[in-house]
Amino acid sequence: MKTETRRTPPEPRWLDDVEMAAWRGYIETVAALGAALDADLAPHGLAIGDYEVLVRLSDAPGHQLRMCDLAGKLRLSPSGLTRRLDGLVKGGLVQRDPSSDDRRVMLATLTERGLQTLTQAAPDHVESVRSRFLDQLSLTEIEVLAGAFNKLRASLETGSCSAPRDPQ
Amino acid sequence: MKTETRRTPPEPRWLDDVEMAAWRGYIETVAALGAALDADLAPHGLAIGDYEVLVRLSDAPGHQLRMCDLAGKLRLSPSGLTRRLDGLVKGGLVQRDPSSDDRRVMLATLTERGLQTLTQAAPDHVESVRSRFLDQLSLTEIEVLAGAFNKLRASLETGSCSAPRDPQ
DNA sequence: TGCAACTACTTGCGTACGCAACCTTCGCGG
DNA sequence: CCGCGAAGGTTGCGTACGCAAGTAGTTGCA
Repeated sequence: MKTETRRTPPEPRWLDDVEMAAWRGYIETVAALGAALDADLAPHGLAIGDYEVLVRLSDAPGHQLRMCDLAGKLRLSPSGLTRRLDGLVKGGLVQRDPSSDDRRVMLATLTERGLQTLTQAAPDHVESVRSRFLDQLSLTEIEVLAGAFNKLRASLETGSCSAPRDPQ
Repeated sequence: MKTETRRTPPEPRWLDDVEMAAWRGYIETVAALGAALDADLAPHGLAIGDYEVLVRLSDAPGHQLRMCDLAGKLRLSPSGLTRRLDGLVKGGLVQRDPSSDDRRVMLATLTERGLQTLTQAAPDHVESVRSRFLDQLSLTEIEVLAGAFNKLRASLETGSCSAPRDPQ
């Protein structure tokens, strides 16, 4: 749309130049960055989504999490997580264990092989994040970004399942 | 792709707290923000992707663009764009016109109805972007974000089709 | 104790998208 | 002109995911 302020019923406060730069920049950077990170991780046979699953599990006590909690952390729907795990289980990186506490619950558990894969991939991924993201920015910018994302995230907070708020 | 460092990795430079905050914040904000904007736009019967198509067309001379150029601007694959247009064409918001210059080319053209839909949706969308994004941040933050995204985008530049670099 | 309501997960179905294969058309060297 | 490679677009196929419905198990409440 043109940044034209013509007659429009209510009150469309169009974006000024800086706002537009921030917004368009956001939109386009997100797409490009996601694609680049995915490509960087491909040699390890993992998609970003897979990697995120492994990270969350490796962070968890006993290297395992309830499906529901994991879905919350990953912002995936239950069915989405089920099927993502299908792939990881088939690859032997994760296994499903029924919970003894609550027999409705399935625990996703990182296998030895999964941990090994993650351990191999993590340094490369971190390096990828650095080269694509952090290295391009000054310390000040990184600090401002961290603060800004924190604000944005807080204002978008929803919450699902019975997942306890995820720290960090 | 990346510097090969395997086998007794020479100290992967892990992320410190600020870096991690920026990165995790980015990851989680992107997901939440995208979902929120999509939801805000749903009442107009448009997905964000549809909206983006309409915006690009409305910006173009004659309200039309070659498929290939449009795909470049939207970072969509040719087939992805074909099918997204299918939906918009079926909805009467866009029409396909064969180019008279080059008979390989299809021109996507914004219809009167498409322009009308965009005109109705745009103020709401802008308001959505404001309330979810810009209003949460200070002017300084917005400026820093704009600059940061600009740097990131520049370092990720690829280019596709014969699309001329898209300004702004 | 018994049943209704809720929770955790899975499955069926629909959508969005990328890749590869496939036409058509263009442009170029002979 | 012919042939050939390249470019623009569409279609077939596979993957990822969300929603709604279904199943199994649990909890609350009388």
